[in-house]
Amino acid sequence: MISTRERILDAAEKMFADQGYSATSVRKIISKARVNLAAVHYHFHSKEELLEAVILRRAIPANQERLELLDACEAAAPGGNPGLEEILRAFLAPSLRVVRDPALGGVVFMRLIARLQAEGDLWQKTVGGHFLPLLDRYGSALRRALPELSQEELFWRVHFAIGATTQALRGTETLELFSGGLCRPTDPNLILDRLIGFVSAGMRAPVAVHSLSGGTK
Amino acid sequence: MISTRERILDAAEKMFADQGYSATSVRKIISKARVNLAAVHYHFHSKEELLEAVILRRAIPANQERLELLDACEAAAPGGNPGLEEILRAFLAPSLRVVRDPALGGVVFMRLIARLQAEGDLWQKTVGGHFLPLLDRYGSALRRALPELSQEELFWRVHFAIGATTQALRGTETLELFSGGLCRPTDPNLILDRLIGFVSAGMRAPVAVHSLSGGTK
DNA sequence: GTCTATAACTTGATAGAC
DNA sequence: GTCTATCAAGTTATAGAC
Repeated sequence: MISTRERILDAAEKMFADQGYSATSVRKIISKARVNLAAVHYHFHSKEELLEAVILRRAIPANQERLELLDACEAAAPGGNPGLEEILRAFLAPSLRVVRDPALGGVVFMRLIARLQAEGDLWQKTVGGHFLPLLDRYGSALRRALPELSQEELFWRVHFAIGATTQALRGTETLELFSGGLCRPTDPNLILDRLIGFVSAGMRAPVAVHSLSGGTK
Repeated sequence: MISTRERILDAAEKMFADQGYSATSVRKIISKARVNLAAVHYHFHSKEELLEAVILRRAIPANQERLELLDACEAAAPGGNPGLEEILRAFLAPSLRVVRDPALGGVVFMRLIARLQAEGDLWQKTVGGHFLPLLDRYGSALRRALPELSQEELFWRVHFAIGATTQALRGTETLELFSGGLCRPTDPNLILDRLIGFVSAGMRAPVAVHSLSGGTK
C-alpha cells in the first residue's frame, strides 16, 4: 500500500499538469488521492510547498544523473570535449527515461514542467534554482563544442533549444491534432532523435550577419 | 477617454499574461481597470468569454495579415514557391509588429499566447480554431519549400519550430537571468533574425536514419 | 498521523435600482 | 450602460479530538 504522502504527490502531479497550479484546488487533489484535507497540510504545510515537493521528487535525481552523464561522456571523449549531439543526449536522456516510465512521472511530469516553465514566476520560485548548477556545467561543455559562437549567440541558441525541447517533451496532443492524426505518440526514442537532429542543426546554423539598420525587407 | 470595454480588455490582457488565467480573478481585473464588477459581465458575459475577446482582438487582424503576406510573397517568388526563410518571415512579421508596438499588446500579449499555448485545454477552447486555416496555407508552402521532407517529418519540425518561436517571443526574462545579464532585450528585429536562422537550419537538418531497435547509444 | 469541524476569505455570477 | 448589494459555492489553512 502506497503511503498517504506518495498518494498526495501522485494526485497533485497529475492534476497540476492537467489543469495548472492555480486551477487545481487542494480539495480536488485530496478527493482524487482519497486522503483527508488536513493530511496535505500536515505533510507539506502549504499548497505551494506541495508543488515544490512534486517537482523536486523527480527533478533532483534526474539532474544528478544529467551531471553524471556529462562527466562520463567528457571522460570518454577525445580531449575531454564531447560533440554537440553527445552533450544534448546526455542532458535529454534522463528526460527520456522519465517520459518512458510512468513510475517516474511519465509524460505527465513533463507536461507539468512545460507548464511551469511557461509561467515563469512559479518556475523561479519552485525549481529555477535547482537548474542553475546544471547550466554552468553544460554551458561550458557547449562552449567547447561550438567555439565559433560568441557567448551571447550561444545563450540565444540555448534559449531557442529549450523552447523546442519543451514543446517536444510536453506531449503530442497538439501535434496529433494539427497533423490530422498523422503524427502519433510513437517511441519516445524516435522523438528524441528527431529533436536532437533539429536542435543540433539549429545550434550549428551559420551566424547571421545582421543588417545595421534593421530588416531590409 | 478610452471606453470601459477597452479598459477591461487592456487590464485583463496584462493580468492574464502576468499571472495566468485562473490565478487572475475578475475582481483583480476590475480594480486595475477602475471599472465596476458588473461591467465585465455586461460586456463579456463570463470570464472565459473575456479571455477569448482579449485574444481575438489581436489575433484576428494578425492572422489576416499573415495570410496576405504569404499571398504577396508567393506572388513575388519564382514559380510561386518562396524559400523557407521568406515563409517564416511572412508568418513572424505580424508577431514582430505586435512585440514592437505596445498599442498592439507588445510583449505582454505574446507572453499571454505563450502561456495559453502551454495550457493546451484553454488554448483549444479559445483560439486554437482560429489558427487552423493558417496552418493549411503555410503548411503547403512549407511542403513546397522543403520537398525532401516527408509529410510526417515536416509536421514534427514545425512542432519544434513552434516551441522555439514561443520561447523567443515570450520575453527574455529567463534568458537574461541565466545568461547573467549578457543577453538583454535588444531590437526585436535582431531576435527575429536569430530565431529565423535557428529554425530554418533546424528545419533543413538532414533526415536522421533512425536505428531499428531504439537508440544504440 | 489521521480525522472532523470550522474559521476567514475569495470566487464567478446575477438581480434589480437608477 | 453603470452601479450596489448579495448569493451560493468554493478557497486555503488551522485548531483540537482521537
